[in-house]
Amino acid sequence: MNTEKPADKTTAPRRRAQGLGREVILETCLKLAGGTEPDALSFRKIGRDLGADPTALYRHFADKDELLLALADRVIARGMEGYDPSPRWDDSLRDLMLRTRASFLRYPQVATLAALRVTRQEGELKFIEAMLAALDRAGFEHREAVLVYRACGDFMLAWTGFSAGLVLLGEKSAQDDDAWVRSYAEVSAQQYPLAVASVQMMAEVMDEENHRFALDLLLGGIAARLER
Amino acid sequence: MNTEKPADKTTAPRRRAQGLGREVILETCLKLAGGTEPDALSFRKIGRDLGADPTALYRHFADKDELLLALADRVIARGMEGYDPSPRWDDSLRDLMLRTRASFLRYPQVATLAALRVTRQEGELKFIEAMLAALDRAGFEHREAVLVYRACGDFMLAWTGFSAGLVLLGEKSAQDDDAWVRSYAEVSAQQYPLAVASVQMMAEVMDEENHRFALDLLLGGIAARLER
DNA sequence: ACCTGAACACCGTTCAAGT
DNA sequence: ACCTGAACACCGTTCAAGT
Repeated sequence: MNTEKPADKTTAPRRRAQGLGREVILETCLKLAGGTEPDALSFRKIGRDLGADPTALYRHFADKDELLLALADRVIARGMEGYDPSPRWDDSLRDLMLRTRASFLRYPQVATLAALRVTRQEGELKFIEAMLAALDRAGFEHREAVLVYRACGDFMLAWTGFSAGLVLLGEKSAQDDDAWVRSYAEVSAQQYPLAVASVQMMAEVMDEENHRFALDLLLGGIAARLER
Repeated sequence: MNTEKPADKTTAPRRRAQGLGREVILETCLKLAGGTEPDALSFRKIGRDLGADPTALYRHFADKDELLLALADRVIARGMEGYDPSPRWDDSLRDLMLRTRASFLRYPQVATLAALRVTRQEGELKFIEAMLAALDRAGFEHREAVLVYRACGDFMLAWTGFSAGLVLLGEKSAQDDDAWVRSYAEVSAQQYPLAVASVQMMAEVMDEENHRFALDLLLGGIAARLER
């Protein structure tokens, strides 16, 4: 029955080396980008994990940039899975921004490298469509909705790139905070009374809560503008 | 008269090569970082401009990180020059955030590399002290002022890093926007009606106006929270 | 005390050569 | 048609050697 398929003799142990394809490459990249290693997505490391020469990637992507855009879109698409619009427009906006952010932060390397690019692919389209639909429901006229969308979208992307950078800094980021508190302790409290008195409290604010606080301030500002 | 000073015979043409010092290095770096070249701040390029071996920098800074923090603080300090608190707390906040952003964007290379770090030096202290003073005048209690400061500070730093990245992308960023419009023209308007109808308008929003719009939304949200 | 220069372990990318 | 591997022009950093 399977004598006509002599294929599976040496396929398993031997690494591919041919039949790579975009799909295998993208999934391998996401696996590598799941950690917090700063240079996890170098062509040499991707190649090693694929069991192929690093330059084999150039047969499937024009350059690293194209690979990154494809990865970023996949990350956005993954974040949109299971999205369900809420009756409240502000809950929808918050949900869309936080789920996309969370998906990017699962792949910090992708976030730092591609958060400021336009992917022009399916995931991005879904995100934008859902954001504009929520703003439409809120009652914004077309141009206003577009402006608010851009503000929200770039707010989320900019801060996500920032946060991903902190994740990739890792230990160094925590050391920064410690050093912050220590060094301000030696600073003139007469010259900088408020800063010196607040440094401990400032350093204790974690990035995620800080982001959500800012997001709520932003959404509050949008609501205030809508009422006007 | 000047026979007792035989120094200026060979000083002019000959590059320093000794007597580097942090001051000369920092100023040279800022000069190099004033353009939009992506890798303007490599040790090799800094060394070339100083007329010294690249590794001579290690006699004055522990590593690239320390150099970057010193540069970032100098950029913040420069942004604070001429700052004059306004009677209105929200005008002060806006002014502080925009002038620091503008200073960073004059040195985009420094902004991308150091916007997420804490410098723990003079410029940062001045900025924080002025921000907290404005929030104090607004009437926020201590802890609330600290939370709002963190939100505003990281909002500005995150977005500034984002914008600096766009500047360094340069031509590619403009191409992204063009390609955005073109590629959405081929997308199903039934599946993504809002996105397709809005892409031209979305792409026409420039980063600087977008940032100011978002900043005003944020400040509006802070004002709304204060009234509550 | 400070600068030099070779060396190390990395990058993305190109191109001629293999199969 | 696709993969390989040497090569090119870069990185930050270390360390022995110079002066």
